Amino acid sequence: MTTRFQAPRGTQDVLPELQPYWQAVNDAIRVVTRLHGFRRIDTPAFEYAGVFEKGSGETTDIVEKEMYAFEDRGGEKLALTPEGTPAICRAYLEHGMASWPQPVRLYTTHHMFRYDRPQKGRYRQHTQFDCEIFGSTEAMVDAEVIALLWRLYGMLGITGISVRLGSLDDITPRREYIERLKDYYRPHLERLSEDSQRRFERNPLRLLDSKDERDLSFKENAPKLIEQLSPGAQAHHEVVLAALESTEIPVTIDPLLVRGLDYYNRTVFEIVPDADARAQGTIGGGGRYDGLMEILGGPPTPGMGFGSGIERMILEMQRCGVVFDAASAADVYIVNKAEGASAAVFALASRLRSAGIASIVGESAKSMKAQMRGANASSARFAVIIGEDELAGGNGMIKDLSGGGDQENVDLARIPLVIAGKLRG
RNA sequence: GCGGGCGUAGCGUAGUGGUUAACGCGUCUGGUUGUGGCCCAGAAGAUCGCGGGUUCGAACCCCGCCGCUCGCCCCA
Repeated sequence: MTTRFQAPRGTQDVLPELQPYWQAVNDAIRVVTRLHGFRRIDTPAFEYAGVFEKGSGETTDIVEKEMYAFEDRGGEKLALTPEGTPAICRAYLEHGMASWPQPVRLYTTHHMFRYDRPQKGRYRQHTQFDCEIFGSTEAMVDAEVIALLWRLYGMLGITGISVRLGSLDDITPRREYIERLKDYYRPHLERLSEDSQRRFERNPLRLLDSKDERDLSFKENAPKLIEQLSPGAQAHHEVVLAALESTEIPVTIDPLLVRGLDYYNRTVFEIVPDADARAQGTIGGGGRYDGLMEILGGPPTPGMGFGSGIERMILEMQRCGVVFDAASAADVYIVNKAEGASAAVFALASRLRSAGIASIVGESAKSMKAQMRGANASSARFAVIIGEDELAGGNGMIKDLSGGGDQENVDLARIPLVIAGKLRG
C-alpha cells in the first residue's frame, strides 16, 4: 500500500447507515411537491459558465470566488452548477415552457458545487432541493412556495425553526434606496470595519448584515428598505405576510435580510433554526426573481423559488432526535452447507426473490455456525438451511430466527409459498 | 480567503520523550459429529494523518502539508 486516497476536501460519502435519512427526505419531497402540483425536472451537472455568470451575477461570491469553472477539451467554458435557479431558467427558455399552461411549477434535487472552505453544514458538494414557479406575479405564489418548504420540514420532524421574511423592493426603487444608504454611510466610512468598507463598494445592502461591533451603532440608525418600500412592493409584502400568518407558520420580519444573489426582488425569505443564528444554520431560503429571465436573454417572466440543502435538513433531523430503525438486510438467509448443492441453492434464492422475498445466500465454505451467525447479523426473519440431509430429501429446513428458533422441514418447491405465508402472518 | 482547536486499528478511547503502542465495541475463527442471538477462548487488524527536523531515543517537542472542526467572510 503506497497511496491512500481520501474523498476530496469538502465532499463526503453517504454510508448505508445514513441512507434512511436521505430516503425519508426524498420520499417527503415527492409527496410535498405532488401536494402543490410541482413536476420534476433534472438539469445537467454542468452548464456553460455564462448561465451563472449572467444569471447569478458576476460580482456575487458564488460566481466570483466559489464557482468550479473549467474549459473542456474543445475550449468551451463550463461550470459545475453552483446554484440551481439559473439552470432551471435556462431550461425553461430552451424548451419554450412559456407556451405551457402558466404558471409552471418545477422542482429538482441537484448536486451543487462551490469552492469554499468547508465547515459543518457547508460542503464543496452539497445537494439542494429546488422549487421554482414561473409566470406568476401573485403574492400568493410567494406564500405558497414558503408554505411548501415549511410543510416539508414538518413532515421530516424538524422543529424549532422559523421563517424570516423580508422584501428587497423592485429593482429601480431598490437602486434609489441603495444610493440613500450609501449617502448615509459615506461620512462614516473611516470608522467602519474593513469588511464593511469593502461592502460599501461591492454590496452595500450587506452593510446592514454586519456583526462587527464597530458597525452596530451605524446599522441601527441606517435607513431600512422594508420601511420605505414602493407602493406595489409594500402591498405585495403585506399579502405574503397575511397568507403565512393565516396558516400558523411562525414568521418574523427581518428588515436586514439580504440574500447573496443579485437577481432577487420583492419577497426574500430564509428558514433558520431558532437556536442557531449562524449563516450555515440556514436550511433553506429563496425569493422572487422577476428580472432573471430577461438577464438570461428571455422574455419578461416572473419567477419565485427557493433552494434548501438536504445535508442541512438531515443535520436538523438529527438535532431533533429523528431516528430510524435499523432495516434488516433480507427476509431470508439461506445457509448453504450441502456438498455440490450450489445450483439448487441458487435456484431457491431466485424463486424466493421472484416471490418478492429478499434473500441472502451464505458462503458455503463457512461452517454452519458461521453462516448462522451471518443469518443473525443480517437480521433476517428466517434462515433456510440446506444441508446434506435436506438436499437428499428434496427439502429445506425453515428456521424462525425471531424467537426461540422453531424449525420445520419443508419441500424445496413449497418454501417460497410457506415463507410468504409466515411473513404475512 | 483570514484566525483558533483537533488528527492513535473499521468505530470510540488510553498512552504526553525511553523496552514487542493498551482497552472497549466491531470483524474473523473455534467452544467435537449439521444451527444464530448470551457466554467463553483465540486470531487478524495501527508504517500513532503525511513529510521533514530536534534528540542517543518521538505517538508524545518543532516546522510544512493534508483532512476534520469552531469563528469570520459568504452560502444551502
